[in-house]
Amino acid sequence: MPTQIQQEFILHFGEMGSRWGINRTVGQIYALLFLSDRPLCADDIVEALGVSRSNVSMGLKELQAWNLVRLRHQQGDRRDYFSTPEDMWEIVRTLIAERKKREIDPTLTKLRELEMQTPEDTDSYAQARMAELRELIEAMTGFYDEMNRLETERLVALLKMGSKLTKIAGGAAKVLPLRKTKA
Amino acid sequence: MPTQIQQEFILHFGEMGSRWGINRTVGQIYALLFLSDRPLCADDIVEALGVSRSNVSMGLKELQAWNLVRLRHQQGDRRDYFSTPEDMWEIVRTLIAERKKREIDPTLTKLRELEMQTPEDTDSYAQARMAELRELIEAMTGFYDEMNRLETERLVALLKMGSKLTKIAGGAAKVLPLRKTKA
DNA sequence: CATTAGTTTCAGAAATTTCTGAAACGCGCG
DNA sequence: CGCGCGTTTCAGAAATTTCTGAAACTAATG
Repeated sequence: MPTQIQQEFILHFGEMGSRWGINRTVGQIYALLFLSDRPLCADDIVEALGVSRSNVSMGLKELQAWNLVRLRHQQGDRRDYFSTPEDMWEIVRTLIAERKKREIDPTLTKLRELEMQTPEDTDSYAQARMAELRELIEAMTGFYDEMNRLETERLVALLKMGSKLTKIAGGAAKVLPLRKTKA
Repeated sequence: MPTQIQQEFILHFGEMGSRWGINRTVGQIYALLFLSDRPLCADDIVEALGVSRSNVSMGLKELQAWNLVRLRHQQGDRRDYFSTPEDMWEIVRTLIAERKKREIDPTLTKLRELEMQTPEDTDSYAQARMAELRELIEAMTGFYDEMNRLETERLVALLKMGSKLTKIAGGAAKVLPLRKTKA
């Protein structure tokens, strides 16, 4: 049974759910698991949140599709227990990976597809715009792939360096502009 | 009147809209403006997309709230014309800024708020989890703020460096671990 | 100041998403 | 097998979001 503060956190996650592309119940389930120091089974969740059993089942299925929860089993109990990873950075990685998969990759695929269909000599503004968008997405996802390969320690180190990185980038700037600038 | 390819792009943006947290019409309007080499007025959009005038009006309002379109005026015409920025990186910056504002900032605020309310001596797992989440969000938004200050040239330079940055981070790693590791 | 060209608001219709209870399903065990 | 315990599916109910046409509003113009 969550405390007052915990309840508020859970309700907040529920409300934010829609902005994050998940529904209220899924948000609440995630928050509950996130705060819990032990894995919970579906009935624990039903009790804590006061929603229907089937709703919890669907919510858990969705969280599994997002790779956001781990399925655990307890000795001599055949119920499924769920928990979130201890390591917060792992959660962030998963979140980014999944959102990229759902929100970026389909568009990149579509842009490439459309480019294939396009007659060689087409040369409209729209065509150029789409090509530029594709290039930008490729540049960003390429960068993402490389960062994703790094261990967490190095990633956090980079993060902490912050704008000190500017100095390093300083020399390179203007040498490889991605595209023409205004003037 | 958009070509076949352009239509497909527009429809794709419409479909993706829900995943991106905007609705179909807003997605389509944005795609249309993005591809157009000149600013369009509401009626141009109504004609191109075949949706109601009021729907377009609401969609444009929403895009303005997202700072994703610019309002233009033509000489001797009192209609409002809309366009998207030429510079794709500006678009990306806006997108990131707005999503942060809608999806991250409210949670950070809430976490701080809850922390204020928490009795000094509370020491549950949930409490620690929330504090850790707050710290992580602070670290990431801090990094974001610094990156956001850089001009596009330097940002792109960093992007292109990709995993070469690892070497730089190499020395720092393990010196400032954000948190204890597993073992 | 009435007209006209344009935009915005709004109440309800339409569509979509979420949630529920009931039924179906799966599986280990005696 | 058939019972008990647990999970999943599903059709429809409930809630929410999106879309529309009509009315209200705004401001330049003759």
